[in-house]
Amino acid sequence: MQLLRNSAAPAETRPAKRPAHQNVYEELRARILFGDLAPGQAVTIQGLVESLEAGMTPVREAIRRLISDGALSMQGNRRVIVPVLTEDCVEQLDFMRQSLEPELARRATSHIDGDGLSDLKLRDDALNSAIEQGDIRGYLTQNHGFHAALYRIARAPILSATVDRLWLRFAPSLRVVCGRYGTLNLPDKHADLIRALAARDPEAAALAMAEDVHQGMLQIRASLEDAAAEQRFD
Amino acid sequence: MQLLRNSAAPAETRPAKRPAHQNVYEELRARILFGDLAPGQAVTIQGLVESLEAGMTPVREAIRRLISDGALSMQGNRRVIVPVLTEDCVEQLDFMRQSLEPELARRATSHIDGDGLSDLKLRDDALNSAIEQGDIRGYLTQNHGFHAALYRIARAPILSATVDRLWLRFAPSLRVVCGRYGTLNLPDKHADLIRALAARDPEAAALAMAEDVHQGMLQIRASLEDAAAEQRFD
DNA sequence: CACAGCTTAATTTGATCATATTCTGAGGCG
DNA sequence: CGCCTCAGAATATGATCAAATTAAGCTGTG
Repeated sequence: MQLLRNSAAPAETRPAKRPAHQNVYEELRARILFGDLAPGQAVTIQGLVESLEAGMTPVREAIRRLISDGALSMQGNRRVIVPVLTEDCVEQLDFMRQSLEPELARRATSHIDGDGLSDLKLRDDALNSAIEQGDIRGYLTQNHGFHAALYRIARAPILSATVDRLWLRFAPSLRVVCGRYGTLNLPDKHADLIRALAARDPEAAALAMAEDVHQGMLQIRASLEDAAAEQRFD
Repeated sequence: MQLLRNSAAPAETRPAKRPAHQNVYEELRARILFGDLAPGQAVTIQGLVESLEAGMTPVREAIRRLISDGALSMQGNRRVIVPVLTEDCVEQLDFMRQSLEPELARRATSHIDGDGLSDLKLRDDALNSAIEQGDIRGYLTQNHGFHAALYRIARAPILSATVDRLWLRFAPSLRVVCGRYGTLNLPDKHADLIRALAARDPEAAALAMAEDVHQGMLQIRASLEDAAAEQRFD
């Protein structure tokens, strides 16, 4: 590998290195994960071309990827929307999260170290202050960040990738839940989880994770039922 | 494969209805699932443009989707290959299949009817004759077809989609297994599975599925170890 | 004189864009 | 009321640009 020939090229701009479709994908993914796009909302290619100031090809590729992730869905015609969860969907997502995430917690206990532990503590603190301030976007960001950090520690890339895709499916609905009931009464099993990790107790970690997941999915279900009830007053 | 027509053909065949990227995706997906692409093999855009006689954009989109599926992986540079499984990967895939597929079998018992049952029986017969004839591609096709049919019966689209993606990850290695040891000593728990479905016994179905999955993943693991052992004789 | 290591040229492949084509949905007209 | 036309959005193509791998060339040394 030879480097910096720099005959005429001023080494200057570093960030030009990454492909545009990757940036578009990550930005769009973040928008979905952190509640900027509501369930049912239409997503058009040209709209994204403008709002992201990107070309059409990268946007198309990012959208395909997200459709494959289940984060977007294509209607029979060629319209693309953020999917609306049915009760069936939530039930399946719940089952899968219950099956996979406790295992990630279990595996994380085998690999956790001081750095990882303090990282998680920091994230949990940030999460709690977001909750106290009623900062919905902050809550969503930090909550996902906490889980993502934990998954990284578990060193199970395929498992983590699978679970991450599930988050993309329910995240928009999670945003709706917070908009409905605020962030105040959000349960938090993260403290239990951190304690279990510190004690290197895999089963306690798995249990705490299972409870955390269960609570989250319960809220989404409840919100869905409330929405259905309101629907009847049309 | 039909070709060399389209240039001067009139309105020609009907299938103009489907978008090209969809066709490319399905064709490429089939190639991966049924062993036409070996683990580690490079996949180039331009190569596919030629071999599929498609444009560049549809091919790019299909590749993005398959990367998101985990069926292809992008190297640090921008080359794309069929991923090579490590033992770690197989272990994670095994865990996930064990967690999810028995549940699909369980759910299928609630929805199975006469038509579904006879469809599965037909598929199992086709599978067995492929095994007897040592027809590797037929085995891979029918084996996947059997499972896919079962998942459809389970009526759990998100769960099925997730499991389907796992298949894309281990299918290339499954092809290697068959090339190594032939199809003769492939275990077959499908008969048990069909019996359990006919009896509407969810736990028996889940057990048969768990055993089927276990056997398959065991073979991949063994093949991987053998390959590693051979590696040392370089 | 042959060879190793490094630089440079050439080719291959991926990324992006501008543009043409096709399709969908809606509104006007018979 | 249904058919037809039209605008807008998505799909697909091929050209162009950039990056990276590979091949070739050069120079200095043993």
